[in-house]
Amino acid sequence: MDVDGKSSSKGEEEKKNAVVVILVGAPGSGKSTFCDHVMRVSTRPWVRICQDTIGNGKAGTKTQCLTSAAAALKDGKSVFIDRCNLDREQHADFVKLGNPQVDMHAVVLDLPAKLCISRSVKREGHEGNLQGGRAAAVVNRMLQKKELPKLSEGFSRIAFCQSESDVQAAMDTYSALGPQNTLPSGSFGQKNPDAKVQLGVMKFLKKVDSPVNAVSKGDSLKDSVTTDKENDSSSIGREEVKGVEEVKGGEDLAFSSLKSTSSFDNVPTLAFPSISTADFQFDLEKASDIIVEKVLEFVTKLGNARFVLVDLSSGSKILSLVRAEAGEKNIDSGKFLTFVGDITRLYSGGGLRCNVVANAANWRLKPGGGGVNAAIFSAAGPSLETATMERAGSLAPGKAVVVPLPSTSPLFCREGVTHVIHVLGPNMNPKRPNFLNKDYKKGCEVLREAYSALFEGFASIVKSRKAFYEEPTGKLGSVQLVSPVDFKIPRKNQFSNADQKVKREDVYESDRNKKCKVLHGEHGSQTGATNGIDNAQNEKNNGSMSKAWGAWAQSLYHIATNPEKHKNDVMEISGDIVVVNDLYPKAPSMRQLHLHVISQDFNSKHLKNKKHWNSFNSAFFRDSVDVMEEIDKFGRATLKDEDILSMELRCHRCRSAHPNIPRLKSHIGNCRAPFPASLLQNGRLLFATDKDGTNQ
DNA sequence: GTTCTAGAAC
DNA sequence: GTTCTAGAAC
Repeated sequence: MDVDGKSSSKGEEEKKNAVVVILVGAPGSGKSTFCDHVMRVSTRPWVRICQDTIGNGKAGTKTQCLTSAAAALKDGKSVFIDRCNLDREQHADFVKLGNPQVDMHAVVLDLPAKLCISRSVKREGHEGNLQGGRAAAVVNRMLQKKELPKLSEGFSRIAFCQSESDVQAAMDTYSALGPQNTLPSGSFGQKNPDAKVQLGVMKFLKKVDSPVNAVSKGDSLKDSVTTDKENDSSSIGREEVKGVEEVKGGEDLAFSSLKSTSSFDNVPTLAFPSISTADFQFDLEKASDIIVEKVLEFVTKLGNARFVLVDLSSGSKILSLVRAEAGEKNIDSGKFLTFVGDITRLYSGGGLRCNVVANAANWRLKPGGGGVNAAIFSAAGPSLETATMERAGSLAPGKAVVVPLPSTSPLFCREGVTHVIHVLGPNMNPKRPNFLNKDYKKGCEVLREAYSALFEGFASIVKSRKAFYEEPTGKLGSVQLVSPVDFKIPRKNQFSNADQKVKREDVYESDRNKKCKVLHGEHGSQTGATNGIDNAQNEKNNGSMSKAWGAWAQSLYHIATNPEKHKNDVMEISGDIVVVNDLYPKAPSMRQLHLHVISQDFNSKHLKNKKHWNSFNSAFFRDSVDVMEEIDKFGRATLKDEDILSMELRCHRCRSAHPNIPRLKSHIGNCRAPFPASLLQNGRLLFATDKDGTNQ
């Protein structure tokens, strides 16, 4: 028995305040450190029960632990149960130690797996003899079975620690817990899981594990894309939702439901605010007449293109006027919608993809002021101002200017907006320039002109992209062959206008068609991106392209657009993503954005040369999370020079150098060195169980 | 991207 | 003589 309590002399009186703290966490999560720290500074007598040492310094049984714990409690001591306790069955027997005089607490050290693994791998002299390469396997196996404790199991207090600072705080709490003190009951520190960590990939690997769900209070995993109903309700108010779905031909049809969001992703969509009715104080009824009149005029001209009138406020009068009028005019409700929301967050906030956004601009085309103009310039970042100034220095009332949004703009990356159209409407506000002094004859004329200019600008974008929109794409994004993957990201930022267009289109398309390559033969799987090489595409009408896609580069695209025709390759279709088995170990430079999921065995007869190896085992290969973070932060990801593909061949585990591929392969077949820390960081490796039931 | 193959490396 | 690489061809 492992009795290192500080003192037991004054035991008897403390009986009623004894506490049992079950530490829940994987090896390497810091359970023993936690106990040691608290016991070193606490004034309360503690006993640490450790199954790894309870049998005369060697591993013992759970029964021994229970007996020792009961004895310690009887002796008036508080108890730490330091075994992994990761699943519910494991907690259950210990929870029974609790009684009216003894509080049951759990401290959950729910630290990132990679941290536990790297600590376990590094440590020496671990009591459970768990160290070195074997540790990673054990940690992963345990984490897969992890069930977080709940108050309903009999705990009076549960503290969740998901970072080292959480752990420190919990240690401080218990360290300060004097012999007579008690801690408040309840569950503390439970946070929503950070979904950015390769959740998509985890889903493919069927490895979204219990912590994600168990932790949630039911809404934490809400998709960023809201559901149809949510879109509807945000437009018309919650109580009307049901009615609308049932109404056929009623006045609300003008903005009826946005059925499956994904099916609209291909539809060119213009989101526009009501022009001149806010700060420019234009009469709402006159404005709504003009909006409906102009939409009606253009909606038929523009094929399947869609118009969305957006207003921030759900009680907006202009929206209800327009809705009513559009209903009377029987405008196709699929082509003209009203939408309540932030025009700069239509996709991320409302699940509505709008590739073109209109801005109610000022005549100087400058950021500032308030309302939509300020919001759009702010959301788009400084690149919108630069791009705008390249097109026009100012704008007259009734005019519009189309500005392609640089791919570096957050509005582009996050919302999928490719163009902003600045429009200047008539001004009825005496405090603003070009005041029309109640001249509504002129005012209506200018407003009509403004909407015509706006919709014509939109039409020109639709036309230039017609070939693209009419492609018979499936609703689904992409596909995968076998192995590693790459993101196609423009190599440089300085390109000609023509070039820029090509690249922008490339990125737009990439966004819609995320590809994911999957390799089986699971040992550890790593997700990441290798650099794309090609950055032009086969735009027949664009003579400026620098490089065409070879026929071989199209296969992923074909599968992505018609997954049903490639059932043998497609593993899974999920949302707008298609998962495929990769045919070859190395498939960079395939058309469209795709993500590779690779295993760490690298045991493929197709892996034949230095370029193959270094594509996945050098800085050329980038982790998807890192790339996403970089894009979030800087609007783009940088690429390594391709020179690194001809670097020397080094084992990815032990880093030893090898003269040629056959020798390298024979080495990696035998190398059992632990994975280097760089691979264990940031969740780069996901651990899978193989057929033998072992983890790697 | 892979395959093919000449010639370099061993 | 055989193994392996790297560039051309596809």
